[in-house]
Amino acid sequence: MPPPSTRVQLLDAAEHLFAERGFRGTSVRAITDRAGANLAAVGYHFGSKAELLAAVIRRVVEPINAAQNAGLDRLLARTPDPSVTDLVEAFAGPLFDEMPVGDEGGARTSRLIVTILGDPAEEMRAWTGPAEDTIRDRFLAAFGRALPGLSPEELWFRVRGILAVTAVDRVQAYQQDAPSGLSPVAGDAARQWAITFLAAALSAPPTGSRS
Amino acid sequence: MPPPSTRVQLLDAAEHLFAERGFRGTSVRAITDRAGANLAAVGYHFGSKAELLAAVIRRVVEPINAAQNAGLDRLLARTPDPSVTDLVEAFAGPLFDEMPVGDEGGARTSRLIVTILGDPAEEMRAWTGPAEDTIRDRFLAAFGRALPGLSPEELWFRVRGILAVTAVDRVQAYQQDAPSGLSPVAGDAARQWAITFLAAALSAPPTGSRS
DNA sequence: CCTTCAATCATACGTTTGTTTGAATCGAAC
DNA sequence: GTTCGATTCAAACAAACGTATGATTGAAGG
Repeated sequence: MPPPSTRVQLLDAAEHLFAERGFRGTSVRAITDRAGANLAAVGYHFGSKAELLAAVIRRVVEPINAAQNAGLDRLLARTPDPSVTDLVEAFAGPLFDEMPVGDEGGARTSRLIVTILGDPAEEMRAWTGPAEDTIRDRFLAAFGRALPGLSPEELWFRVRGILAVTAVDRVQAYQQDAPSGLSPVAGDAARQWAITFLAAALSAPPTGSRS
Repeated sequence: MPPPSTRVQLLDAAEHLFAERGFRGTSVRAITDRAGANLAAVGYHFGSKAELLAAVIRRVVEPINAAQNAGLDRLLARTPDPSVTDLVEAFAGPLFDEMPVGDEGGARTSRLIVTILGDPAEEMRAWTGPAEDTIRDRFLAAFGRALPGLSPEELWFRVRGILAVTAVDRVQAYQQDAPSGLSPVAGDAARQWAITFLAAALSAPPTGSRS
């Protein structure tokens, strides 16, 4: 059952437009026009605009989830207690690597992710499945072993920081005006900076502890 | 010219609704209904929905900007080269402290900020003035002195990380499902965690350096 | 009492929105 | 050559949208 071309062209068009203008800022007509399809195609293939969004998100998130899981598997096969830096690399790396080709440094996809995470609308959080929870729990457990003495709450705070930094920073890097004289960041440079930044942040001593 | 009550009630209502549903997800009618005002009141007092948004943002951002500037002044009056932790505190602290009362730990206002930062729409970036650039440049310079050896690009990356962590983390803390068994973060605990997290992250050795 | 002016009001306009409908089209199976 | 299921199509739908208009209010000033 090879998916008919119209289906993936709708997904491609929607992914571009949702990233560029947000969910509410993108009309079904704009999507079908860009895809060269009929207006009713969205209803036929996906049921509604919201379900089209869910399909778009799933297509973007699935390879990231898979790479995060595989990376953690690889790490745990080598040693039961990986270092913080290795864990950060396994978690944040796919957020840079698993981006569709043609997406300038992942900026467009990152913007899509931020649009999703930041949008308060209900439709935006309907896509999460058990896969996300599993990955989160696995990494939380591994980080917990690597960072003893950290309360579960503060650990959770720090792990959330990883997503915040990787996603938001890339978006801002491309859309917000940088100080004059700064060239736009190269994709792989940002990747290294993020790992450095986050490994140090995760490794900070627990907040309560005295120097 | 004490502002007539309708004006501030529109600002209050719009601030709530923009944070909860985003700019495009909030209708002018919803704002005027919540404010107990007439539909035409937005056009009369602000000109358009977009200008109302700008007014809302300015009202939220101005005390934050002022506190950041004042904090940096206080720091520089004491020593010409403040520590990284002090700078982080001066920059990130107001993002926690300068939140309107009644806003649960600043979650609503943070969500508004993220909604603004993440929204690709043009209207969302029309409000920035010279004040934001000035603060950014002042802190960049101070961080640059405290962190010699860091390239301007990586420094800029790290400073942007401050905003990403403080804003996004708080939003996620309240809207995303936490792992079971974790109680919601207390406001001032998150503040300390963020400072710890960010001070360590900012202080990381430059990415290029060995061991 | 009359004017003045800022504020509020009900109402309407023209678009654009997401979704639905029923007919048309197409290739493959029989 | 006909039937059939899967697509695509033009068209229409009601609802919601931002904005503009002109009348109405109500207190202040002369």
